Amino acid sequence: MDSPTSHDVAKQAGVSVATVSRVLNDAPHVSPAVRRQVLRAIRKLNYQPNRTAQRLRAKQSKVLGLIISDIQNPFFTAVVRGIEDVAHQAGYSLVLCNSDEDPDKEKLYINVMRAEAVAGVILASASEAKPHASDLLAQNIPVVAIDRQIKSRRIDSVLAANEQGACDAVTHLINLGHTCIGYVGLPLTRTPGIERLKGYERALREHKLPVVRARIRIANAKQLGGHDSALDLLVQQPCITALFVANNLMTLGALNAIRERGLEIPRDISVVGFDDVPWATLLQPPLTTIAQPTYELGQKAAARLLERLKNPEQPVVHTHLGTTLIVRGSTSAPRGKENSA
Amino acid sequence: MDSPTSHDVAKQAGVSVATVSRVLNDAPHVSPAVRRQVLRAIRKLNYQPNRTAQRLRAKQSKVLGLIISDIQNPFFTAVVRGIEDVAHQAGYSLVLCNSDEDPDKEKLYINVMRAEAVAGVILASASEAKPHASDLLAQNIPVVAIDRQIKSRRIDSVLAANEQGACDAVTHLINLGHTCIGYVGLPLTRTPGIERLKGYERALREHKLPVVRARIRIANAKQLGGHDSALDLLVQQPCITALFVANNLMTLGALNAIRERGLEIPRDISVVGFDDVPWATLLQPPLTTIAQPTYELGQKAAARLLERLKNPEQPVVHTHLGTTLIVRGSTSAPRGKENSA
DNA sequence: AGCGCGATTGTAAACGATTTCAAACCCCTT
DNA sequence: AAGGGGTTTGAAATCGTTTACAATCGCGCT
Repeated sequence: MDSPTSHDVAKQAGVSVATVSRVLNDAPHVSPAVRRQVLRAIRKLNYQPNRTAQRLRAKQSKVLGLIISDIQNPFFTAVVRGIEDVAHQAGYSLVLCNSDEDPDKEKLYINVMRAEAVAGVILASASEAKPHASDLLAQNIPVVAIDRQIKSRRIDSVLAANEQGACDAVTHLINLGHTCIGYVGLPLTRTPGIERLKGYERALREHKLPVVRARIRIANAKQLGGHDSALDLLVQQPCITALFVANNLMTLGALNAIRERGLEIPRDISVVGFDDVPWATLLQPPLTTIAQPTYELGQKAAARLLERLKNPEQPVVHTHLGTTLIVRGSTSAPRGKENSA
Repeated sequence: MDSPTSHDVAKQAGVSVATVSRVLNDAPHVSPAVRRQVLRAIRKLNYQPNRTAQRLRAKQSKVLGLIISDIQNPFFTAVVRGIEDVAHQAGYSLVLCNSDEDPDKEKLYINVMRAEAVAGVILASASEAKPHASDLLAQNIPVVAIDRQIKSRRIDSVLAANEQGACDAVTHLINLGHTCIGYVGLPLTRTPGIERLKGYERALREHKLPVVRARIRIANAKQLGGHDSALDLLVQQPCITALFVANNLMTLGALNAIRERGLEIPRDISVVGFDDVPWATLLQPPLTTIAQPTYELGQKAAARLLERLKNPEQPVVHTHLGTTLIVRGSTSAPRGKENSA
């Protein structure tokens, strides 16, 4: 039992397919009587226009592509939800891909987008440097970068204020009296890694504290990377009284590492994470973090893409959304300085 | 700059479009010389076959639809990842929709799937009762139910062993010596809600304990629902020494409620959750839960759908994946019975 | 040499919608 | 009554593939 086509509807209503199409698209020049007739036939057959055919003919689809690194990361989860809500509002569907930060996989998926002839793509690129995305631009498929910048003059972006957020986190620690602050960070191949490190360094410099390379660890953005880096820092740099961890999954690992070392938070060590999570309040002590407006990030990115689809020639827009320092229980003055803050 | 078409390739290679198509589809009867020629042209033009046209012609697409309630639920997050990995392995893309447990939204999205002419749909239905999914079956679009059964003789399903899991959880509590066990559960409109309650009741009956309706609360599957239900139970039913919470988000809320009441886990009250989460070990005490094989659930569902696409006539298959009781620190013998277990 | 038969290639018709163009029609004016 | 303007309708082309069918080619066999 195949789907009915516009021909079936036309036959049923005793008109031509052209008329059916006109009714469907609210085109003028259809008499009320015929319109009613056609609508009746549509309802009777439970007819749905075939989007594939529409797409082929119209050369534009109501589908957006979405390439992120991993849907299992709660950050992207919220972003995706924001995108989806805006997209569906506007009648667009979403094709989802996980690149796992692998540039080859990303390239593959970009080609999928091309083949699917999506209207536009929202991309959290695995790498700033190699913009496979330009393949898309070359076919007039607009791209919006999310979470990570892409080196291209023609790509809108929607990012969190990473540097400022990181700076806020570290400033908070400095204000509490910490002077030896460790940093567990992301690879420097993508915007968040680059800018959060900058923020860490800026906060130190603004308070005349030295930036000590040995107190900085870079690892992949997973729980294990956070764990190993934190453990290593705690062992190698015993002066450290506070830790800034640049990513939510890494924070999980870092907290485990701290527990393994038998240290107590915040008495022995203060911890600030980046990106809030629903369970931050359940930890003992609850976690101090820099919250990103994740859902809004997604909304804004989708809105930006839809804007650009409507008006392709407008100038490129870069949006930065502010972060919020949420002080909970995992930060306090370092031991012996309880009154200095 | 439009995408090159098979005509462009044909012209470039000095052959007909039919030959290009044959090369593309590894069809027989193409001389090696011509094949090389065509491949060269394809590479030169960076040609990608237009899937829209392929789809229209072939009347089958390499796209799967996925309708879940909410991607922000960590359970679905893992499920989606499992689906996506299997789907992309087989060359399929994924169209994602969030129904928010709203049957109307679900119906809308099912129509989107129909219009998109997806090859098949994986559906976590908002309701067992109203199978909008039959609209899809009527058009020969196969459906696989995930997490929740659908009342239809023709729909494969992939579910967790909800009843057994719940029974294991409650049995664990009973074995520790608890006799007054509260249940914070999901609505009875969907499989997990129905079966987990069954499991709770079965465990009690198997141990000759009464099933007391007043110790059971049903609420929506969000954090707030869990919080309010748990709080209510703690106040109304002071005999309760253990709580079984049927969903991960509700568990979050329940833990908060317990903290608000100033109770200590597990001394004053034991807690078992359903569905493991990465941060379960970070809680103080770490959370005892029933772990579902979420990622495998997704994998199996996708595999099932691909199987059915390959062979539409095979009999319907219902897959149940086992759960695992993970005992951590949030459960112990009730006060005053420390040695009875 | 002529015939026949694969193997190879091309031509043209689908797929289901939109859209251009022209035909048909209505009603009004002169 | 004929012509003209505007509205309504339909026929046919189009989008980029796949595929049934026809045409061509080359080669071996008699």
